[in-house]
Amino acid sequence: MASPEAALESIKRGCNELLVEEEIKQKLKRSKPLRIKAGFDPTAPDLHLGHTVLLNKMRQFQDLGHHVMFLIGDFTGLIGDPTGRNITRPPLTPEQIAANAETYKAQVFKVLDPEKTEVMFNSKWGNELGAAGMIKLAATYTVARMLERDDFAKRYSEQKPIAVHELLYPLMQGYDSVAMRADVELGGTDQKFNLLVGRELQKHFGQEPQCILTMPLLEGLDGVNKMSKSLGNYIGITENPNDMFGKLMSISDDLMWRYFELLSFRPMTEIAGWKSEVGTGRNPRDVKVLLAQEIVERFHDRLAAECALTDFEARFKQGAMPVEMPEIALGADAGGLAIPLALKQAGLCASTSEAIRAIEQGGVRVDGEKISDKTLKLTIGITAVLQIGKRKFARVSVVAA
RNA sequence: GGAGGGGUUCCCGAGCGGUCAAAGGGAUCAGACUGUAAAUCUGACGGCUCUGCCUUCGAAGGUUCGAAUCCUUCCCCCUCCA
Repeated sequence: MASPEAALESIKRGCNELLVEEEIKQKLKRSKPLRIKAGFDPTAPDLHLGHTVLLNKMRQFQDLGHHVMFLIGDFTGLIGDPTGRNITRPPLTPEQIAANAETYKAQVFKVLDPEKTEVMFNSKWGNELGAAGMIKLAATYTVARMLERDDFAKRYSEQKPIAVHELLYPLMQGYDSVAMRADVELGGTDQKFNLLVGRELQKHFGQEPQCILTMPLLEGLDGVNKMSKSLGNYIGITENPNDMFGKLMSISDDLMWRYFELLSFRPMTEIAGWKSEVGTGRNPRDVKVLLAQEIVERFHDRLAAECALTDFEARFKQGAMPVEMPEIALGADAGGLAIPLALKQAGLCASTSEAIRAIEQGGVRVDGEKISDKTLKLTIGITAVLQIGKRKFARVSVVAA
């Protein structure tokens, strides 16, 4: 096990806040594995790199020899985290929760070590608690303290409704920490209040309070907004190697350092070294390649990472066509199929107007040959590779309608 | 209950009777260049059977040769006072 000082240093990497630092030092000094808690919603997981920031931190604890508990909040899921202001969430069936848990495992163990991860469900102790237990639990906290929470305070002052059960959410999450005897709880910055409630409850139940560690939200590909599926600026961890690689290469040189800090497992000293090299003239592209390869390798494998690089260089340095592309058959009548329509039907653009514009701007190629005639037609029986720009390809064959 | 302000194309936001498919910015796409799908620059940016036609400016009606712009009703947001 690493020295407490070294461990603390690596734990703090990328983190937003670590409370209370003095306490975690004490915990680390005992050289006994700490119980690390992180909770997740039981909603259908489709994880992207933003989610992995927290997973990476959990992995780091595992590598330091600590005990990581992956908590699936199937009980708290009944309440619905009020952090998102959707008050009513559709309750999930036990089957759905079980299915989601499996999906979670499949994705999460690309980062976490399955051997060192304990998967838990908070319905276990949640159901045992019962109404009487819940009342006792509720008695440990006051309304005033609950209303300290930012979004509760806001909603209260704005006269927006807060259902009573929502006040129970932080309590239940805190009670999880008690049931799990957590030493440290990890969460996003938006979880801070809930994490702190865990401390209070543990004290109340005579336990040593957990330390809390919050991780920032990862910026998406645009470098401004947080990575999220709805904003479309994300990299899903199940994406194919080429897309993943390409998307990582598309981030700005500035953003790259942020990604290194939060997503890479390489030591910060090494990354700092590269940063200074880039400052004195090293091509940032080459460093970005290292990042992209590391990530692709993590979610696929070494070979995929190599292929992605080769493919990327072939396409963007030499303008070659990708090896794989969608194959589509399109119907046409005797007169053939007009190119703009073919581009649209092949899914390369949203409308024929868009296709015509692309042709006028010299962005369309057929079998690698740039075309400028928008009235060109593909005759029946032909098979050709259509291309818009450098990134959108399709192999289409034209058949009689 | 009272007094105001506003809803414009993916987003923000100008327009306030014709020259408006609607300024500007963002996002996006294409081109050039390059170190990559970075950065920068240029162009495009409602749809279509594309030198023309069709549909958009909260909704529905109306005035007018002509409306995003004027009128009526309705829906929805926001601010201030009580």
